[in-house]
Amino acid sequence: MPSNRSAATNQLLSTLPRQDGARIIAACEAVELSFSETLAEPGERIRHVYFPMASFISTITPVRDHGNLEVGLVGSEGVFGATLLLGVDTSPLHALVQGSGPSLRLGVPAFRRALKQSPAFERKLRNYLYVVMRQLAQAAACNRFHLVEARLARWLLMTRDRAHANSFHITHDFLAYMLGVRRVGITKAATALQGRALIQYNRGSITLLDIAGLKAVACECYASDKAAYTEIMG
Amino acid sequence: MPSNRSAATNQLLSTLPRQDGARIIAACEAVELSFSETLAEPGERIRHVYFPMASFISTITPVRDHGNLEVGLVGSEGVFGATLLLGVDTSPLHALVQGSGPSLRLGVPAFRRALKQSPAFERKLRNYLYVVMRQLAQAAACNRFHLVEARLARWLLMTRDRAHANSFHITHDFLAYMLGVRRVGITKAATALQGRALIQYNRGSITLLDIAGLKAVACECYASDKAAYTEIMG
DNA sequence: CGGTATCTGTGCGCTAGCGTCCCGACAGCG
DNA sequence: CGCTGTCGGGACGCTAGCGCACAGATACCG
Repeated sequence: MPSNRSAATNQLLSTLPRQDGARIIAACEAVELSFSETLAEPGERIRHVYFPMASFISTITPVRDHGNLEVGLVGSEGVFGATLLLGVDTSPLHALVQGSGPSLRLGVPAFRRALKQSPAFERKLRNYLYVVMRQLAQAAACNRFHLVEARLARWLLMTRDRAHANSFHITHDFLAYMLGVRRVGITKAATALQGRALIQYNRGSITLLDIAGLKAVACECYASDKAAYTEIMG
Repeated sequence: MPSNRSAATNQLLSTLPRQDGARIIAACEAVELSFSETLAEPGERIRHVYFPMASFISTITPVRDHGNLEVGLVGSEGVFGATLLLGVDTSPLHALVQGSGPSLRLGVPAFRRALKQSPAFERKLRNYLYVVMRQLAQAAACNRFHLVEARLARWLLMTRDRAHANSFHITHDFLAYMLGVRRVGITKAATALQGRALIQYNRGSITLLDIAGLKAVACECYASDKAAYTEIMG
C-alpha cells in the first residue's frame, strides 16, 4: 500500500534556499538503511549525520535494570546527529533504524563544512534542535501520565507520518520495547484498537484503518509534537 | 544550616576565561528571585536569561488534563534561557523559582551581544544545552520506570546540590506537583525515608540527614545526570 | 486566646500495569 | 511434509499508584 507522496526527499534539506540545498545534497552520500541497524551508540562518537528520506530512525535512551525507552522518532522531516551543533561529538542516544529505506548522510567533517557554508542550514538545524527539546519534554510527561493504549495510538500515527504509508512492519514485542511496557500490554491495547476497527494487524504487519479515530484515541502528545514542529519549522 | 561554599557565583560564568567572564558579569543585572515567581511561560517570549547563584529554578512542562511535571532543575551550575541559542525566542517550558536567592540576568539583546563577543561563552552554553538534552531524555525514562521513593530521593539530592544546603523549605503538596504524583504518594515515600533516618521533615521544612543513604535509594538518574554534566562541562 | 488555614497522616476500594507461564497459530525452512 | 521459531493471545496473582474523604496537628493571625 505505497502512498509515496514525495518521499524521496528530506524536508530539512529540500526547504533550504535553492543553492545551499543543492550544494549540501551534492555533498551527501546516499545510503540504504536497513531495519534494526544501529547508527549510533550513546557515549560514542557520531560518525555520520543522517537525513532520512523514506527511512526512519528511533532514538532510544538506555536505562540500567529496565528495558530501554524510545524518546524520539526521526523521519524525512528531521535529522539524526544535529547535536553536533552543540559542540559535543558523542551521541546522547542510541539510534536504531526503524524503517528501512534510503537516506542521505554526511560525514562529520563534511557536515561541519556545510554548516559554515550555509547559515540557513545551521539556522534550520538549530530550530530543529529546539523542536526536539520540546518533544523530549513532552515525552517525559507522556511517559508519566498517559496510558498504554493512547501511547500506542500516538506511536502508530507518528510512524505512519514517517513511513509515508498506512501499513508497516512491526511486532508487538518490538512495540513493547519502544514504549517500555510488557509485550502483553501491547497485545491488550492493540486488540482493543483492532476491536474498534482502528487498526488491523497480523504477524508483524500492521495497517492503520481509521486515522481520525486513532487521533481521537492518541494522547495529546501527538498533536503537540506536530504543532511544535510546524510552529517552529514552518 | 547554611553551608554556603562559594554560593555567590554561577559556575557557567565563573569558569569562563577571565576577561570574558568579567565583562559578561558586568553586563548582568543582579536580581533577587523569590519563591514561586514565574520567570517564563511556555510559548511566550523569553525576556531574560538567568544565571542563578544561590537561587534555583524548576523547568516544568504543562500537560492538558493532568498535573504538570518538572523536567529540569537549574541552579548555580546552569542557566535558564539558553534555548535562545537555537534561534527561537519563546520558552519551551514554564520556569518557576524553587529556591529564593540572588541571580544574575541578562536581557535578550545583551545576551545576544555577549554571545557575539565571547565565543567561549557561546561554546559553554551550547555544551550546557547538550547536557540538558541528555537530562530530558533521562527524565523521560525516569518517569516511566522509577518508583516514587527513588524519584523523591533523587529530587531531594538534586535540590540539595542547587540549594547548597542540607535543609530547605518544601511541602509534600509541592513535591507531588513536581513529580506528577498524589500528595499522599509523597507522604508515604517521605515517611519511609524518614523511618530509615535518611531525612527529617516537619511542616514544610526538610533536612537531609544521610546523603550516602539517599544516594543509595535514589534512582540511577541522579548519578547519570551529574555524570553527564561533569563529563561535558568539566 | 480562639479561629482558621496549612500541613501531614490514614484508610478504603479501584485500576493499570507487572512478572510469569503456557498455548495455539502461522511461516519458513530443510 | 514436518520441525522449529516467531508471533499473538490468554490467565494467574501481585503491586504501585490513583481518587477520595477525613482526621489530627501545628502555625499563624486577628
